[in-house]
Amino acid sequence: MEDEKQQKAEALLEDAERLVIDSIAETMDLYGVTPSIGRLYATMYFKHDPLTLDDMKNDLGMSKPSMSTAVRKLQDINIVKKVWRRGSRKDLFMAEKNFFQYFSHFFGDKWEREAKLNLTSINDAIEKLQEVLNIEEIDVDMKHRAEQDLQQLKEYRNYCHWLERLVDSVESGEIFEFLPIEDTDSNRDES
Amino acid sequence: MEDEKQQKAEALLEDAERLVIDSIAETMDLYGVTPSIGRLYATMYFKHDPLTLDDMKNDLGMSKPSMSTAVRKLQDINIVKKVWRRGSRKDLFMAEKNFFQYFSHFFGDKWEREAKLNLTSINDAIEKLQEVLNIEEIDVDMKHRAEQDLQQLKEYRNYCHWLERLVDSVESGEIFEFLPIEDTDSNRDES
DNA sequence: AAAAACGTTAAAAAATAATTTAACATAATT
DNA sequence: AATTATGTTAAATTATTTTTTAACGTTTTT
Repeated sequence: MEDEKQQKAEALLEDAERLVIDSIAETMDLYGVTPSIGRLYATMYFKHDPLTLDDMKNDLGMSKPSMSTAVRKLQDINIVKKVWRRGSRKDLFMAEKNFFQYFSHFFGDKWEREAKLNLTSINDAIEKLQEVLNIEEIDVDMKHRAEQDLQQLKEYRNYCHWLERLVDSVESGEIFEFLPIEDTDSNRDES
Repeated sequence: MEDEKQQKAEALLEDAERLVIDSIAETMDLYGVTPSIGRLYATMYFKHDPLTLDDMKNDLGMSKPSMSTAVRKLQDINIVKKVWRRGSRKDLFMAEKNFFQYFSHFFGDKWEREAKLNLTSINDAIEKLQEVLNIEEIDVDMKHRAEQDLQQLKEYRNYCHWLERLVDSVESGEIFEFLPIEDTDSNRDES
């Protein structure tokens, strides 16, 4: 009797975890991670103790080098941290479970890279176009093209600057004043 | 003499365009498109008249089926539109040059998919976990694990709801009240 | 009505990326 | 000091994705 309930509970719990693991793994591709790496993160998400490479190997049924590179990738995008526990000589890893932190790091890095890289080339290009327009007696079609390019690039530059300000507000947490984090569960005893 | 200036101007203009084309192509991978498709968009960005598939084929030196599928992908993520011009029986395409629109569509779709998919599984899982916790005389370790999972999932749900609100504010344009689009060029005659 | 133009789909080829096995380097244990 | 454990790198393999060539169905022109 007792045992029967235990088994039912365990089945339910594992169902619940598997459900979420599958959907995390499915959506993680949006974060530039391969399905396997996504699944590794999703699996780690439900571990309440740190994992070794061998644990991961067993959980996912993959080779240790794969786990080694996968976990490094996850560290790179700041959603897994190496932790230390006395007594274990193996490396231990723990999933970052705060998705807001994850979000900030991930898009912060992405957008910053995009803005920086493009601003450099945009500014160089704008300079060149202004040089073109300073040349006297230039062909009317070319002048027109240069003017159109210039106008477009200035708009693009505005976008890049906007992206930079977005990154700032995400990294400083300012954005959470505009869009506060609400606790959906808090009205649970009002029903 | 005249001609010399013309050639210099043309070289400068093409340098300017190439510079930006390369950096757009390089950063487009962040938007989930292949390098070739990124380069196609970047090339179209500097065209002030619509392009046919054959134009693209010539510009990029690729096959027509590649252009056909590439341009469809770009239409899918809303950064290229099919346009109509009387007289041409070929299909004509034009790049969307407003990056803000691009940004909104792209991340709107991404985040919405993520939130929707995960919320479904999170809610199902939460239900199952509550069922587990309702079982009497459950093993203490399992109870603990269920409680931890439940707590985590509720936080995750808050994140998904936050994402949904972010999508709303991006799609409604509300976010631009919080982070206004500034014209960097407007202070050009103050120097 | 036949031929040509156009875009797309299907199959094949080429190029990339992911994964594994094997080899290696370093640190810990015996 | 020798052996074992641990994680990483390198080479080889496998799988996936991208790209092309070939074939197809429509539409337009002749």
